[in-house]
Amino acid sequence: MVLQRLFHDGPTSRADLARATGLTRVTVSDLVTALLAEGLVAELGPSQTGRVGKPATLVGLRTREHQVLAVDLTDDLALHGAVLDLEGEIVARRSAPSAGRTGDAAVDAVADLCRELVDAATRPVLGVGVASPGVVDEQGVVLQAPNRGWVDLPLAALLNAQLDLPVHVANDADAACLGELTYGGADGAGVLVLTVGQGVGAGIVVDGALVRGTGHAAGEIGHVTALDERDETDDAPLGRPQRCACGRTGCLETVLAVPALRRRVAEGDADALAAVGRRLGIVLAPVVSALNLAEVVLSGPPELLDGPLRLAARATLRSRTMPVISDALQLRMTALGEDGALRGAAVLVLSGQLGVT
Amino acid sequence: MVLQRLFHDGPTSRADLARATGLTRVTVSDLVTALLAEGLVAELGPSQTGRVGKPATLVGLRTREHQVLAVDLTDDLALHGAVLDLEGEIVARRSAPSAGRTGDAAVDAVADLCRELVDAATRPVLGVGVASPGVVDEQGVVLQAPNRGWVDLPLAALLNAQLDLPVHVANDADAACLGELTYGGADGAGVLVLTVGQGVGAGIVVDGALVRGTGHAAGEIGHVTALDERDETDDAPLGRPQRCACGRTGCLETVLAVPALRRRVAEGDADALAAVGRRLGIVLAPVVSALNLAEVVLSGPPELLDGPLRLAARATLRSRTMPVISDALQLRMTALGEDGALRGAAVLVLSGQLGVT
DNA sequence: AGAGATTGTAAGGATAGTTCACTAACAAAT
DNA sequence: ATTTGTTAGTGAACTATCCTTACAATCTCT
Repeated sequence: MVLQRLFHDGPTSRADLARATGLTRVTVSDLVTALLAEGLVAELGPSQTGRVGKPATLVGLRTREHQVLAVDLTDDLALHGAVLDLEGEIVARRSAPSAGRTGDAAVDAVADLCRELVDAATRPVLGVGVASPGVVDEQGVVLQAPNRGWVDLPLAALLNAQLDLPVHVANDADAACLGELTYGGADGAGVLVLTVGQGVGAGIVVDGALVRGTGHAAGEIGHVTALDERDETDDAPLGRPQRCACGRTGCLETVLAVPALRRRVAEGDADALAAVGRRLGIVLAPVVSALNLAEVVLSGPPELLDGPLRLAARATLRSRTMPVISDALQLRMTALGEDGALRGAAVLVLSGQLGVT
Repeated sequence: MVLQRLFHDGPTSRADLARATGLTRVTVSDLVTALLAEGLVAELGPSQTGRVGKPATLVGLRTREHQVLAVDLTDDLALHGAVLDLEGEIVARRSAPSAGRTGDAAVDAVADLCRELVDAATRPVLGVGVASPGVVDEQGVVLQAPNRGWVDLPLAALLNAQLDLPVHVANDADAACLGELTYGGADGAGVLVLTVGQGVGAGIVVDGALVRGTGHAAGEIGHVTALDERDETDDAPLGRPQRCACGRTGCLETVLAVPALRRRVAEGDADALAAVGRRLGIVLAPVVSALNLAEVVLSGPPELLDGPLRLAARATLRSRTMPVISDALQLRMTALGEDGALRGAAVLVLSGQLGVT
């Protein structure tokens, strides 16, 4: 709790920490003493507020003195990694080609990249966070990741054994959602982060906690039907529903994934982006209503998403939900650009090692 | 934890409790001793399993020796209350007319009904649970309940002051969901209970916890648009989208609420129920996918819901979600009949007073 | 009959919080 | 210059909630 406050509120006095956490000043003093000994926090001198009473000594998290490794496996062609400090600032980047490497070879490629990152780190490393596509459970076991050929692979345990560092693994959309929560200023009461890339995924946080679902497959919203046969006459710009890689027809992914969007833009189809936005709004309206979300955040190429598509989606969401719901809702682009999953992977470590979210 | 195990698994030995909770036998012994002194549990003699070692003495929750009061405010015309034992069995029922009583008068009516229930109880009463329509926060403050004219009314605190008993208040659909979870055998990993009556509401439990949402308005799914203008040609049986009480048009409630369903049945519209089911499936598909739900439970008149409507909804859900999602999903009627909210209100007390869920 | 397993309890200890009482350091009023 | 009231931080003693260790009681199996 103390680290959590220090992380979010910046330097704080022990007395203020006590008020914020509900613990007593005594307990907070003890905890801070322990954290000082660990080197995680430092005293920063007296606060300058000219109030009555003894001036407080500020205590601050040493965010620049510790680092975290993050790896993003979303891209099929390359592994992307970075070293970040606890502020979420990227200190160094490393990449490695990964085309064709699957199974155990892919695990080794990730481990190699991590070793490069360890060398690139300039401060003590708290741990490693990995954002992977596919279905990942709480223990960091990748239950399914078709593009890497992983099934029931204990990725966190394997990397931990190779690197001798704490390793945390999560789904890439879930990581992006955590990143948005911690570094993008999203509202923990209810956020859905929609990642639009080769595929479409979503990470959802409700009441402060990530939604996992029965089979750890929550957020798999890319394969909901978004386009019916009957729509071909109605939403003309979108044409006939397309066959999806999943074998079904008219999935959200067939109109919203980046390749589909690029094709339409290349074909000069001006209204298509707005039409996709309307479809997205129709799909999201029930989710937003059911969960009373505060925010829906879009993550992906802004030239495709942040325009007619987003505006149409927002208008559709407003018109298809009741005011109590839509008034509480914001639909915006991610504040983290392309690094959402990477920053989220770093948050996995902060959360796992320091209890900071 | 000990009460939780005893509640769900029935009589258990101290040693088995220790294994189930992860506590030591010593700690469990101490806790059981305290619970025995409180009268909440009782020793039931030695277990009859002929294994090696000293025979275990079974300890059981005294579920018939304690009672709980539950009040359901869903019905506009009458207040319905009951006394239940901890098994969820209804021991006595009481009702009171409430037509026209709003504001403070409505609160007094509820308190009067509770006093009747106190008199009807034959065992010590642990507390009072209230299921109310409208938006209710965690503290039992009714933020909005249009039909009673309540705004920011601290119902739990008011009743507690009048009755001198612990009082817990929750939204009626949320209560129905908790009831289904505890007494209906629903899967805590992900359930949505859809209550169909004068209006349409939903209670959602994900990863074991009730979803509340930003403005405590989660589950307000009755006013999502389910019928567009363009649908008038497509889903002919439903006709043109109707104006809704909320001021918008084509809300799910305009086709799925009980009055709308009865009208269609009375008009002899054979295909209408299936058409409504299809609309429901379309609305639920994104929610089910996003949350990877294990169950969707329908609560309401079975003669309307448990037939073509449910089957069509199930088929539509299957066809519009990917197999990973739909294979994990079950769509069924409630196991609790009309008493879902009432049993759920009782669960509020068990949860609040004993920590049992 | 003895060995081994299992249940439940007694005694004592570790941990993480609390309350109470104190000193230190300041602002504002006298 | 002094007093008063407020706030910050710490030491000591206490409490709740776990734990470990040790042991008696009672069973099955050989």
